[in-house]
Amino acid sequence: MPRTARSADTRGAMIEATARVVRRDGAGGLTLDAVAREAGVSKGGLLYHFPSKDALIAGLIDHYLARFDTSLTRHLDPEDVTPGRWLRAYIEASFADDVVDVGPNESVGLLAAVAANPALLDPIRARATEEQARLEADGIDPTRATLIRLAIDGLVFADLFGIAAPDAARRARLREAMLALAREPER
Amino acid sequence: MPRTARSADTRGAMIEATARVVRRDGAGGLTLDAVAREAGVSKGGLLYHFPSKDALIAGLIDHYLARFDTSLTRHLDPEDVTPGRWLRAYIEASFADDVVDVGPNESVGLLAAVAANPALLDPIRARATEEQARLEADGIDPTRATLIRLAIDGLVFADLFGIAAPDAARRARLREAMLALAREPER
DNA sequence: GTTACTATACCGTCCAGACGGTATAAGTCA
DNA sequence: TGACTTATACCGTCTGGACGGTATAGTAAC
Repeated sequence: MPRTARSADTRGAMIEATARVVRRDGAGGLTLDAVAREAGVSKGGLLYHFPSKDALIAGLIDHYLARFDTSLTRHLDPEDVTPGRWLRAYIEASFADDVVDVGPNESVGLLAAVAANPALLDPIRARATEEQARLEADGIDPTRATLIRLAIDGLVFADLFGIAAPDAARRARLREAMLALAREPER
Repeated sequence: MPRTARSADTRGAMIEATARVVRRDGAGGLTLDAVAREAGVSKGGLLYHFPSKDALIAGLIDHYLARFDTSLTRHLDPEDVTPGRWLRAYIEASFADDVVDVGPNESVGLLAAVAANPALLDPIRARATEEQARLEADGIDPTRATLIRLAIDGLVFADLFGIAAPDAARRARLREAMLALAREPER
């Protein structure tokens, strides 16, 4: 019965609805009513699962952070022990169709957080600092590694705001160029 | 007299106050009252110059877009006719202390726009598309040029949100690396 | 007298969160 | 097996406050 209580993943649906709302209406358009409507639940029901708007955004961020994490692990080649292996996994994970692309990713959470409560960015900050440290210990020139990471961030940024976002063809070539830079020996 | 009417640049002060508010309180903290307080004017005075919140944000975006434009022109070496000259100017302009740095730049306008009204992003979108076109006609590999642009965007992004923002030393090395990539011959 | 404001008051709307209620499922005891 | 209780998963409404925008009366320089 569709209307019965059994909903193992109502929370997930609410988070996805949140991401859709932010993408469609902008960060300012993120209201509890809008999310409830989008998710097809009542406001009360939404607040049952997420006791506050902040909690909802935090859940959104957690969700996509965890998602990227699994993607990263999946792309980390355990056989590969050459310098830059971690950076290459990072690139591959970012270009996997569920991260750097039209699909939602943690950047919508970032957006929502900035509009609602900048303190919600902390988990993202912590994660990025970790990633940066790993990047710098990856055996290749840290400056070049950082440059690649920043380019990926820039791509996410471009997608998110629709600001000169590269098309699929250039995107593919960007990926190649990044991987090449992540393989090239020290100069 | 400080309190007298003659303020050729009250508008400018209001725009700067707006940027400060966004940086301090996040995009959601941008209210007309907050800007008026920050600028040391009354709400009426603020609305005298900017008839609506949207107008204020549009003004903010215009301001920093124009600023970047002059910076770009200043860094364009008229003697230089080698491939990548425009890209190098772009890099230099971005790293000039008034753009990619702790100081406010057009990205705060971007932030404010996303929270208030995504349509306000249009001028930025148009500008970015122009820049991208010029980049691709700059004589060097378009993919590499795009990669550099994205890395710069990523740096702005990192600064804006305080997400693994590189320190001054790495920033300097990043600039060097970008310039090197913008000089290097086609492979 | 026009420009550039200050100061204050006000209106309508939107929104977060609280609250009270409801329906179903799962024990728990007899 | 049925009667009672509790937990879960919601629904729908209400309220208080914030915010955008309007209005108005006054001030001060040029």
